Amino acid sequence: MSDTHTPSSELFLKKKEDFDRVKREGRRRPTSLFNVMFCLTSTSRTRVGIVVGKRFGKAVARNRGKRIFREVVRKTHGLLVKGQDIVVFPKRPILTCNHQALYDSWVKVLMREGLMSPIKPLPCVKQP
RNA sequence: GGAGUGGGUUAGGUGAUCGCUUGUUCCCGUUUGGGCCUGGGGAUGAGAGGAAAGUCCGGACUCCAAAGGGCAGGGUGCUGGGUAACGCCCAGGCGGAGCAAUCCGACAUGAGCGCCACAGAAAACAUACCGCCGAUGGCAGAGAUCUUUCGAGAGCCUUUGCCAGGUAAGGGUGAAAUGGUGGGGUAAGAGCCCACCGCAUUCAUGGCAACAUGGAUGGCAGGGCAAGCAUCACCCGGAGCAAGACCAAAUAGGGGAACGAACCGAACGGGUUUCUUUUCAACUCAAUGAUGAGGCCUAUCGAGUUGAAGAUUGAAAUCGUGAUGAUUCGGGAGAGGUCGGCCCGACCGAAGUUCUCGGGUAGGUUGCUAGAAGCCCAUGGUAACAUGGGUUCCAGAGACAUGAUCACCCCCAGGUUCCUUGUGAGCGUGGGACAGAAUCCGGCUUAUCGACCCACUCCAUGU
RNA sequence: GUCCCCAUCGUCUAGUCUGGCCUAGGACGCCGCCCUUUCAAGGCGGCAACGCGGGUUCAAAUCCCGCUGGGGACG
Repeated sequence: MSDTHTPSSELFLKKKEDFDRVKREGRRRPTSLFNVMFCLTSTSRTRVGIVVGKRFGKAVARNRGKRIFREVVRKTHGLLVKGQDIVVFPKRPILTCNHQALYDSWVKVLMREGLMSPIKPLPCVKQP
């Protein structure tokens, strides 16, 4: 897929105002592993922000939570509908649950909200 | 072999796939005119810690005017050394714990002030509750003695009670009570005297010193608390990379300059029509069109038709004449506001336009990692460490980079099967700590599954 | 990241500087009893706390050190 060569610097939300806007105007969907909020944007791109607060744990745990989610977002970014800003709030159990379960849960929530094109198994996991 | 003490090293490994940050280097470039930002792909190299943590100390670095002296305030506190510096480290002394290796210790101060609840006689400068004594002195009683005028008297004797008084041994209180043990001594006692121990002063010897050892003298000098105030010695100016330096939009505001009002003088000069030309809008050709991975700015495309608005620093023709004008140049003064009933007077002194200056926000760049650096060797030193030589280059972010999945091996638990029943093999399960650089170093403290190495101590056994 | 501050019953607080009558006081709340026909108000009584671990001291909520948990300032 040659059209997925989005620079990674524009794949994630960076500015504080963007986060605040999503938190203020977005809609919220909780699951047992994470909460997600999203809203429309003026641009044509879709960006994802990950918010891990201090209550999540110490620095190692916070970094790990963000890495796990970045991985998931990278693998699914080509499937996302354009023109959305999405903010994810991971929860504690993410550190112990397995990768496949998280991936399924993520896809399921986004599909139900119509944020993801309905196709495809995992791009990289499990090729025997 | 077991138990233990001190120190050091390490922080699961290998491979595959998909990804992240960054250095070097090579290639790729489009098109509607121009420009900007982020580029894309390949090769190759690097990419968290012993504590990166807590922010408890100490420095480097930067700014604050100089960072020198003093005060205030703070810190440290046996001695000597190491160091850029330290509250750290090394060596030694003293005290304490342990059979020992070894470990622990804010471990300076005969001045002054303050505090020491309750209990106790008394809590810090002296005193005396119970008790003991009552030698000495006084009073009273009894006995004996002597004198006798037989009423009594005397005081040298013995004894009892009370008092003056002596005492700090014993009791009791308390966390703490005016050296301890033994003997002499005494009315009872007491360093009152003696011996040993402790203590103080002083001298000698050893040691750089803390201090140790020995002698002499004194005859108990005097409680605890300075992590209470204080004293003494030494150290510390304050803030911190969000320090600081540079570039610098938009908006508001600030400083400066010019023009600018009335009036005077001079100059210029207006309308209509046609053409030319500029701008805008709509429509047509021509299209939710035009790119290179994305984003942005600007010009638009490029010709025609129609309409509107301008231009005389475009042209021509014609009408017209000194009215008009937000025109230009020169002179010129102060329009306006406040105080004030008004004048005089005093004070302030501009809207607007153009230009410009500096501060500075967003944002960007830098500080930003070659260092009191690591490793090896030699020399000096008991050691901490120092000096010299060689060699290596090893993260640098700003929503914050090391991850995910799989396979095999290693370690640890407990499950099950097999047999050759044990330091056995196989199978599948779960787990592999504490923890993530953010200006950089030296320490300390705290967290931590284990593995390995070195030195030493004690016990047991063998030779 | 750098620099600061705080911690006492369920809640808000006093006491901490200057250690001891602290067995930690007060208010609101909770529980029980009295009063009242009943409820409220009122009266009486009770329960309930020094964040944790060391040290100094005869003695620590208080002084010193180290942790833990909250909160704040700086762009």
